[in-house]
Amino acid sequence: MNQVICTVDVVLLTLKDETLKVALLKREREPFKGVAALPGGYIHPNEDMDAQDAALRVLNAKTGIEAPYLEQLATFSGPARDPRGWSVSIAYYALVPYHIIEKAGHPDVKLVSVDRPLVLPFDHKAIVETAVARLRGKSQYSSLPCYLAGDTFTLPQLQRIYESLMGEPLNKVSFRRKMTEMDMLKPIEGQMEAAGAHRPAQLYRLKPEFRHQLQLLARGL
Amino acid sequence: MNQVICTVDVVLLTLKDETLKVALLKREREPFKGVAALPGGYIHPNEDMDAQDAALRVLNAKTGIEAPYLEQLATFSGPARDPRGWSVSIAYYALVPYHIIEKAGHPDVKLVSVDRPLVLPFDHKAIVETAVARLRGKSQYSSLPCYLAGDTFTLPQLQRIYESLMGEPLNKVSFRRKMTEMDMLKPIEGQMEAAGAHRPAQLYRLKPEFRHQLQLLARGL
DNA sequence: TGAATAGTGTCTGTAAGACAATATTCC
DNA sequence: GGAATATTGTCTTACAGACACTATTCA
Repeated sequence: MNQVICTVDVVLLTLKDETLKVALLKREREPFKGVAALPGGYIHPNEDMDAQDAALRVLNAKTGIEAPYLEQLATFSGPARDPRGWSVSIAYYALVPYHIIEKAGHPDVKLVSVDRPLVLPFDHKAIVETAVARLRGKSQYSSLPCYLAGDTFTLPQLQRIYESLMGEPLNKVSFRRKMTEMDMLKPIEGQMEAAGAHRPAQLYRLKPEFRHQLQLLARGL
Repeated sequence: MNQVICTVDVVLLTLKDETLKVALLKREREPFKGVAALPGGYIHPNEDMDAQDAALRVLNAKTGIEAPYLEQLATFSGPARDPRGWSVSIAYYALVPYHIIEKAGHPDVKLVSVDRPLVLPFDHKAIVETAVARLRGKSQYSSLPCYLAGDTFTLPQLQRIYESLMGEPLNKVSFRRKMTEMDMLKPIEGQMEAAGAHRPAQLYRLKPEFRHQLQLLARGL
């Protein structure tokens, strides 16, 4: 009576060489067997406590990545998006520092720049575009980009991450004022040895309470 | 292999007496027959072109309301939210001026203030809270509240709508500056005759291109 | 004319960006 | 010391809120 295919898809995003990339995998099954697509799969009612749980399971199974920042994006549906029939995909996006993907070292994961034209099966192109727009939009007024940085980072590194996402240079003084205002970073005793012959930068870490909780800015950027 | 119940629910919101209200209906069937809940129902793969289409169909069937502002909210899922089994609800929120609900005149629709404690079946309480938070959040930096106003309205009326949603008085000059900056209102020749012994206010209408497209503010409010 | 609300002009304080000075490292 | 980048201080500009003045209606 209600034959709807129910799946989850994950847009795994990372920053490499100042470029935002999405992780694609060659599909192991029909439809579109062998074609690069978003990691996704059926919800397993017997093991998943909810769709987010399913997304985490699918992502871990296909890429080896655990406990990323993961947030629901939107749900895509309709009779034509999947050749198997009327389907629903609850889409999530995950943010991970590049070295985590490298370390997981899954050989089938391909990283592709989101700013090149993508050719993807299903409606995965629209899903990726929605995720990128969401990330870039939220970056303007939240701590979201922090999840693309590693465990520890310097303010100049973090500023370059923000700038890569927004696609424009930011005022250094304003950026630092905002980070101070957000009050979510904790300086670490040691210092960055870093890129050579110049003053090293202070290392910071996200305060624990912001490890999985965004900090928002009242007035943006 | 993939027995997931797939439904849509609609949080229909309106403003009456400066108070945000949600529309509830007595359920006609089990589970929770006779209990007030959000309008919702199964996706009908044979007639619905996507979940939004299903939400519009369900809303119209149960309340008689057509073509409201409707936006996807989030998807709720899990084994326990519906006693029938593992389920997915793709939730939408709709904004309608109160007189539209009044005119539709569906006898079973009850309007309840969202700021009173709600007791609702399923996880409808969480869905309503998510919708209210989304509306209030977006109101701070977008034209979203305009959809709670009628076809034509004055700036003082619109300001009262914004103030009701945000729960705090707004600066009149700033508010008008922002509305001008958004450039989405068109003055109408006639004027408000209005509340009696004082200068009448200019009537405005949303420019057609913003009839279903939000206008965003770079710096909020 | 007085009461009431609409609409506008202007001043002030705050916050964002520009600029530049100082700090610290390695060579 | 010189080069390079981090960090901080300060000035300028833009914008948001406060206040008050004018405008228009009805009684």
